[in-house]
Amino acid sequence: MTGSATANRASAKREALLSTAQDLFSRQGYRAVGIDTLLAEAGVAKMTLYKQFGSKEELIAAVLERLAGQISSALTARLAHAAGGSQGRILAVFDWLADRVRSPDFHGCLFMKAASEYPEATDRPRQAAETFKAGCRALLEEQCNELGIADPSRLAHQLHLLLEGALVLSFLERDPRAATEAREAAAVLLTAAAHGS
Amino acid sequence: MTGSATANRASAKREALLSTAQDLFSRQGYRAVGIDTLLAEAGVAKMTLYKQFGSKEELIAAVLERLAGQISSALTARLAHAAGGSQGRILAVFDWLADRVRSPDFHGCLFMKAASEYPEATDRPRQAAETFKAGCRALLEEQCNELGIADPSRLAHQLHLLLEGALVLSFLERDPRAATEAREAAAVLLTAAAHGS
DNA sequence: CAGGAATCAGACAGATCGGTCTGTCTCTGC
DNA sequence: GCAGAGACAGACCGATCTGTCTGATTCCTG
Repeated sequence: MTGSATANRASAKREALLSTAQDLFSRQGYRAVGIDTLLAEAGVAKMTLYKQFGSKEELIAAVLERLAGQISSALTARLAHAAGGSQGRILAVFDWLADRVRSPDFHGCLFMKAASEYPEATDRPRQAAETFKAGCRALLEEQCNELGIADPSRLAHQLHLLLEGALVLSFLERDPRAATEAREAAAVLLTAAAHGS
Repeated sequence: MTGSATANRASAKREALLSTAQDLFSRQGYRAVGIDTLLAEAGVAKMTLYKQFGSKEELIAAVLERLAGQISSALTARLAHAAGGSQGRILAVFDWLADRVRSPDFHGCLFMKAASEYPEATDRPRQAAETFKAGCRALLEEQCNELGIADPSRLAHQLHLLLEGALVLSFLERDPRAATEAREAAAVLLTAAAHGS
């Protein structure tokens, strides 16, 4: 299938490491979780981690890149089935957001936390976070461009503000309603932009 | 003046600790900065810190409470001089935000970072963050209530989303324009709410 | 079954963590 | 000028951190 059996064994351990890391980092933070804790939870030897990733920061970056891929897939799948044209697809993004913050294993945006805990421009986790958020912005702009409005880029930026605000506030207040309020606000901005300004 | 001279000496050290801590935590994160680094930078002995605050987490909470007071003062001063009634006062909040994220020592919202790094409900830094954000929400709702619109609470929540989104994105993208975009979006939401919906 | 790659558990290193404690020095208030 | 309070530097504690290394074991392949 995807290579030899020994390679599968390797990637199974790799996967265990990534998903355990994602869970622990998500609930406790990056610096708060030590390597040993993570290894015990994943049932993986230390050398395996360092063979696969090289360092803790690289592991974090790998977690973020994997998560970015998952989110991207989930999002494009949603957009494919969304009704209502570009406008409907934009609202579908906020529907996805509402689901995400309601998930029991949502404990804030891992990308933002990574940028907070590894704030240097040269830190790999921060770079992964910037790349992902730029992708989000691009996706929103793509949809806004098809709206045929005056300033699609500005609208995309404003929608992005709502999206990030909802992520942050639903985490801090432990209340997923922030996401549905973001959707409502997005709808207001959409119609306002459509009617010209 | 404000007490005996010995008490002033004590509070001078306390202030040095608080402002140095705010600076270091802001730039590097809470867990990334060790006590020893902080003490060396502030020029304060270790025992002074532990006499004044008791623990690192309490110091963090004290930094946040002090910052909350500073922001609250700055904000109410702005609101007092804002023209344009409640609507003008709300936009003045976003003007303040635009100034804040342009400040050279803005490196993301310290409250959000605190909630990220100390996520347990019993952690004092997280509690301080929740208290502050609830105060922000209350301030916005106060202004929205005077607007005489149908659902002032909902508008306040949506404005809060924009505010937090701008804080987060201006940090992550190192681009303060997010705040001015938030102001524009806030204006759109305000007029939409005023015209009924 | 034999050969080899990968993982295992865990010791180990060196640094740093938060926090406690001691003893000296300086400054204040009477 | 003396008693006391507070800050000082720095030793010290046990725990924990990331990362390295070893030697035994497990599992796949041929």
